[in-house]
Amino acid sequence: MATATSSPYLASNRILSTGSIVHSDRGVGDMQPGSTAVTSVSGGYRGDSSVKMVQSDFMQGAIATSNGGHMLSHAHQWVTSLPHAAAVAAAEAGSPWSPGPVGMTGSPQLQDVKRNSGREDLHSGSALHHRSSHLGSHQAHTGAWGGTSAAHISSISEGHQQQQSLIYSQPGGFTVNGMLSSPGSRSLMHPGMVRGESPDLDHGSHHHHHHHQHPHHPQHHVGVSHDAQSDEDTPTSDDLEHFAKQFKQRRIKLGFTQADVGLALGTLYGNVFSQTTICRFEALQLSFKNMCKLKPLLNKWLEEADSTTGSPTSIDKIAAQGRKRKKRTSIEVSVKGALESHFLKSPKPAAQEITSLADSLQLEKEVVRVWFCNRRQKEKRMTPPGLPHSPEDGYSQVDNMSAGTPSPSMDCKRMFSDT
DNA sequence: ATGCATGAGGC
DNA sequence: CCTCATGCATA
Repeated sequence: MATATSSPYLASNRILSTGSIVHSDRGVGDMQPGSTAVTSVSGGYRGDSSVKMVQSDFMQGAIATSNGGHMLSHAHQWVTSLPHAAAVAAAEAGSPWSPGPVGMTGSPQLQDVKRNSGREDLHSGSALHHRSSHLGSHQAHTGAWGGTSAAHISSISEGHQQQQSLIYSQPGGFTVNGMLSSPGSRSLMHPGMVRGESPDLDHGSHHHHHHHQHPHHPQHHVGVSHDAQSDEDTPTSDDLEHFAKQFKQRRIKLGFTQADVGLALGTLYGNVFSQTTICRFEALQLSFKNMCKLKPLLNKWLEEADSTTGSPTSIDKIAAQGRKRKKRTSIEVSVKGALESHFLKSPKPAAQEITSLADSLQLEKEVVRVWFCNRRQKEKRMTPPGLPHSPEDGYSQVDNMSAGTPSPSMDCKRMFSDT
């Protein structure tokens, strides 16, 4: 009732795409003033078959194939996530980033991946999965950071995308900047303010050579001298971390926003990405596999970007097609706390458990279910929350494992230059 | 930068 | 129903 429990999400066309919509419909049901969650409806909700949204699925299929269903046991690969949660659930230590293989035979180097040009089929997309399936009784987690499993993810080729990208792909030479934002305003910021590195606080047992970019100023025009492995090998966690950092620096210096990059990627390779994804990449908040997949793309963009000494190209802002999405449900903090508690007890509650919980919290069951899904996903990200990415060079590593450290270390400066 | 959401693909 | 990749809408 309150949270539009059965609200049909009245459909209202959202012709104007980005943000311009002043949602008028929300009188669907009726929400209680003091409800636990407010879910306002802006657009309509899905309910008709008009929109199909075929996104970049060519890689999705491929990857999804290799990691089908997991079990609950493997859930946490990196204990660093939550102080409390780690204690409960995560037992198999394995730091996300430091290739300090405690229990895993760390040699995630090259395998046989490469690009198998001969894709068997287009629909199955199981071209790249032939991992030696170590199907132990349990705990054969597919993609652990720095593990051997996440070895092959490179065969994603570009240029093959379905209909959705038609609007983006423009024949002819597209340069990196498919945007109008003339990067003439570079170096507006301090070059040295980029966050340094010091991710090895995972366990402190041992960390090998961590590249320190301290002795000299890291960012003179490095050109394209990012990291060594072009895009064929499976990068290590360190590689990815380094690359992400490099990428962000360069991107900023070139005067591009995350959204710009996302669009440019679409123009370049047919894979459009949102600001969110770029952001998460830079922040290392994606799964290992996902990071590996995106790296080559971003790498290419980077190369293009800094080689292009300013070539304004026409931008084609295409209006995103209508997409009736349920409006974000805002969950109260207190309720979130309750959810958190339950999550610690049981990360994967049963259907009925969800139901009762939803009932007691006065939330839609679906909302609760999704919350748990997202919660689990977050637990699996690379960057453990609270990881003090010290803005410095990497000497002061505060201990984050101390009961819910807020970790305010995120330095989110001004990234939205144009939006 | 992130919280909630959608959907494809798998069990 | 889950996981996983991704993104709209938001704080």
